[in-house]
Amino acid sequence: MTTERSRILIVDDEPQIRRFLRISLLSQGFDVSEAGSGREGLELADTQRPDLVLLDLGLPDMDGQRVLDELRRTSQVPVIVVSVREQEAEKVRALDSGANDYVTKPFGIQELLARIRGLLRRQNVAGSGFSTLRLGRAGLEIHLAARRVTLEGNAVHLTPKEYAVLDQLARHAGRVVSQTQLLRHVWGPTHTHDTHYLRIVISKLRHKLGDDPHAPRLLQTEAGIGYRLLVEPLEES
Amino acid sequence: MTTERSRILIVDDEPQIRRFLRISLLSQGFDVSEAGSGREGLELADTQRPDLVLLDLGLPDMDGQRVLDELRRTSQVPVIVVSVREQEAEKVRALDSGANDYVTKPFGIQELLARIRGLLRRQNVAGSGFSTLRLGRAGLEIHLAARRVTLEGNAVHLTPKEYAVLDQLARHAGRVVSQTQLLRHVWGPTHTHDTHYLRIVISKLRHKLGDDPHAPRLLQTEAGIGYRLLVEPLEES
DNA sequence: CGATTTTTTTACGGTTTTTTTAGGTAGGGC
DNA sequence: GCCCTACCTAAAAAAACCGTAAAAAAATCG
Repeated sequence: MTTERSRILIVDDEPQIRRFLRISLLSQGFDVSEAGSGREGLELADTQRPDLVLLDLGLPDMDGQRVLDELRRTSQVPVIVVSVREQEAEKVRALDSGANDYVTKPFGIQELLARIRGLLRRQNVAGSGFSTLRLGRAGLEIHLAARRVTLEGNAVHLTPKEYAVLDQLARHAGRVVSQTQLLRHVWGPTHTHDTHYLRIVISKLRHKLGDDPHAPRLLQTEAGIGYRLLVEPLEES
Repeated sequence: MTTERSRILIVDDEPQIRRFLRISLLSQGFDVSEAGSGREGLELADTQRPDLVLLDLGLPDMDGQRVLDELRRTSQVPVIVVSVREQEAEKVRALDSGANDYVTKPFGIQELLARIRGLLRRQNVAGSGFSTLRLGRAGLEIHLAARRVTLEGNAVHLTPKEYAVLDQLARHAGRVVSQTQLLRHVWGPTHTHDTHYLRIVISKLRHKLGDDPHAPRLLQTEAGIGYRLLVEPLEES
């Protein structure tokens, strides 16, 4: 899986805002380009092909709306309009002109970052799917939406029962999930006492995921209680 | 492609809000479904397959966030969260859980409608409009809009059922599509248990697309679950 | 209507998954 | 140590599931 950094183009005439955005974006691991005018913005959008554009509407040389229109003539790059103008008509106009989102200043940077992540994620939906749980150690990835598990990049084939157990553990990553809960969720309410089913599936999972019950990196037994999916740096993407 | 009306599912427990949204949406030519609880919302999302969901976070039976999580397990329908909660953390959480947008009440209806239009527009563009899905290996191309499939440049003739199955798989490329989902989408809700229909169509598809069930490059079986259209080379360890 | 295509039914061999069966380890309490 | 409980895993047996062919029925089309 290529881990290229996404490039984000900021088009805004106020240096302070650009600086604030630049610092925030860089700290999140994005590459950043900046333009202080509409013309420059269009130029950079064309030459650099950024993965996303943050566009201010109040530009010195040309109206931001026109920049958006020009941009959309040739590009489908996701655009978030960032503007002080909060009249509804402005928003509707921008959104109908192809802006993917419209955020009014002042805005919460966390929210803006989340919106950026969302757009980029959906942009790459080319198969990997989202809602991926990465367990830093042992290169395990659980792609919940795709129902896919990879270990060091290689697909791991799991049977329905195996996946269902892992899925349930993953959705409570880091916490103990009781045997009863797992059994009820996977085998149904009539089998909440058939703990040996669970043992066998856990054993198979460990084998397929390269885990060892005596030195668990992934699946930890809590004797008499249940199991826990170990997670050190928990990450959602 | 039939220019069907888009169906929008409203999940909100307040009848007045539902009424307001319903009237606004109907006046714009959308079809509308309504659910007053999370459970009902998930049910309708599953059976009706709406084109977009408006989801309130404050539901009586289950947290809206959980509804979103559940929904995203099986569907990538666009979701706009509509909530009174305006804390940034709430927004970030919902957006990172796969919500496409987050609008706080009270909202301008024109803005909401513009955001809906935008999402639906991009959905059509991303999914079918500019249309062509290329499966690198094996020179398969699926022109969704044109309802055409080519293999190594040569047109492949598919029957309506065959195409409908492939189309559904292509729209979820890389993800497992459950047998139930395929059957409901292609044969209708009364045949969700006739899995042998599916097996036969899959078999024919494989034959026409030159795929081998024992070493799949395109159509992968997930026994007991469904099928997946592979988008990247398959490696199993 | 008659020819052709498509869908559904029927049948069966082969594979995968789940369950059963069984043998073994580890640790606490006495 | 011995008994007990809880856990791990291998392997056989049983059940569920899958792929394909071919024939019958239904739908489509000129």
